[in-house]
Amino acid sequence: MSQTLPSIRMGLPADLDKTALDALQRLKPTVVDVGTVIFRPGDEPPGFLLVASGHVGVYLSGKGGREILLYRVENGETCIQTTLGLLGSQAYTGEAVAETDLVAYVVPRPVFETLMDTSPRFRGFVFRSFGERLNEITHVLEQVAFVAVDRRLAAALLKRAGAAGTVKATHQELATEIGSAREVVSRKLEAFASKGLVALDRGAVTIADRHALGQLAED
Amino acid sequence: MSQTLPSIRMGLPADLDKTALDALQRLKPTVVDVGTVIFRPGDEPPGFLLVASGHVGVYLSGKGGREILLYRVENGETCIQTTLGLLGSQAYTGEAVAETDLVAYVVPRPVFETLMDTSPRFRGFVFRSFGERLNEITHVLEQVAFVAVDRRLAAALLKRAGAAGTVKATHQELATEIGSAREVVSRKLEAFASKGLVALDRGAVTIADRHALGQLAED
DNA sequence: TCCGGATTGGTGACCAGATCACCGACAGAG
DNA sequence: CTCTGTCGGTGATCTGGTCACCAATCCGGA
Repeated sequence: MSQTLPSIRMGLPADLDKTALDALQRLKPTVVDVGTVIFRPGDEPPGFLLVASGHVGVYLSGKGGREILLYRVENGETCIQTTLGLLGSQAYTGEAVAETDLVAYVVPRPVFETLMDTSPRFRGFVFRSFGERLNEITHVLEQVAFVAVDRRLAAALLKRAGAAGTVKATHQELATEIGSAREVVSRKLEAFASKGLVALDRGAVTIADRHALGQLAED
Repeated sequence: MSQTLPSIRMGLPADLDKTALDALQRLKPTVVDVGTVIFRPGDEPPGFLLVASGHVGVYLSGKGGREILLYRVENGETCIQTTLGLLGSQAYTGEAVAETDLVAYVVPRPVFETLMDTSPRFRGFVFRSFGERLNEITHVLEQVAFVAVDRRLAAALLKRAGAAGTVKATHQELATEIGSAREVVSRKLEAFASKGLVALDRGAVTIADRHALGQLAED
């Protein structure tokens, strides 16, 4: 039992109060395999979902199988789509997929409601999460509505690369991430490659000119 | 003073508790002229904004002057962009414009915080608003990313027409509402007109075949 | 080791929509 | 009645999404 505490602590913001920590410590972690669909549009929420390790992708899907990434839920974050349901409003609009193996805590509705009423810190946490998601989705909308595909692609590559020099992703995955189509991503990548910005391999893109990509992504 | 109460009541959900009503009754209404820009991206929030009458449009704007409607704030609703700021997270991403003359209540930060801590009903109201906005923005994203312009246009026309047979709006306004460009809207409207779905006048579109427009908007 | 299906990526043709650069028509102010 | 700003129309062009393929590669099983 004493093992549970630190792992939860790790996953939650440090400033939670005892009320919240006590309640959360009583929950047992759920393990979810990579690839599992956690919820689909229209599902009833099982409870408030807290991700302790791994990450979840939340996607919006339209006709023709096209999908677009809304946001990712990482360690210590919550999927506010579940919160929405718990608050009595609407059904999910997105689809959540475990993109790695996960450890997560499912906070049952009554516990969630009690915490919301009794723990100001927990409330703050939930609110902040809400705000962040709202901003993220607004940002996606802004990108899709106003920003050209090559900029978005360059930005996505740099973001996914991080410190590493290579991004392991198929063209389809990249397309979904920026809300475009595979063919378009293939062609843009080819264009990048011909300008020496990247090198292409099956299932991987290697960043060759970080600076130039950065230039492209901004401005 | 006794006049203030009913007008606030009108604007707020009926299920607020005394704590909240008392606090809100003490605020004096602010009058805002049509066309006023209530906030811009990057502004500091003046407080929690509650619209008692009239409506506010919240827009996202990209380069080249293109804009897209995120959502409208009507009677008794709150502009959650201000809430975001109050919760300490981020600055605005949208721009809010008074689309009619308004009566609004500005809830100062300390009052807002007290209410959040002491009134479960108020909390519920704020949360519900949050959820609704999140859904609205997600819906806009879905439309922009996946739905063809003529469907969106048909839907927008029917929505704005309501019971009336005529929509008073310029092509530019309609374009902004559906996140497209004026020229495109002009051409689509012309196409609608040539099929007998609408009749066009300067600054107005008259619905001629409601049923056919409805068909177009769905499916 | 070889085969066969599944994944991944490449390509051309086409279409919808955004952008640009105009111009004409109309309304309202003076 | 004229001037000016708003509103709408139009063609050319470009980007990006869609469709219909096919080729290359990978992987699991026989």
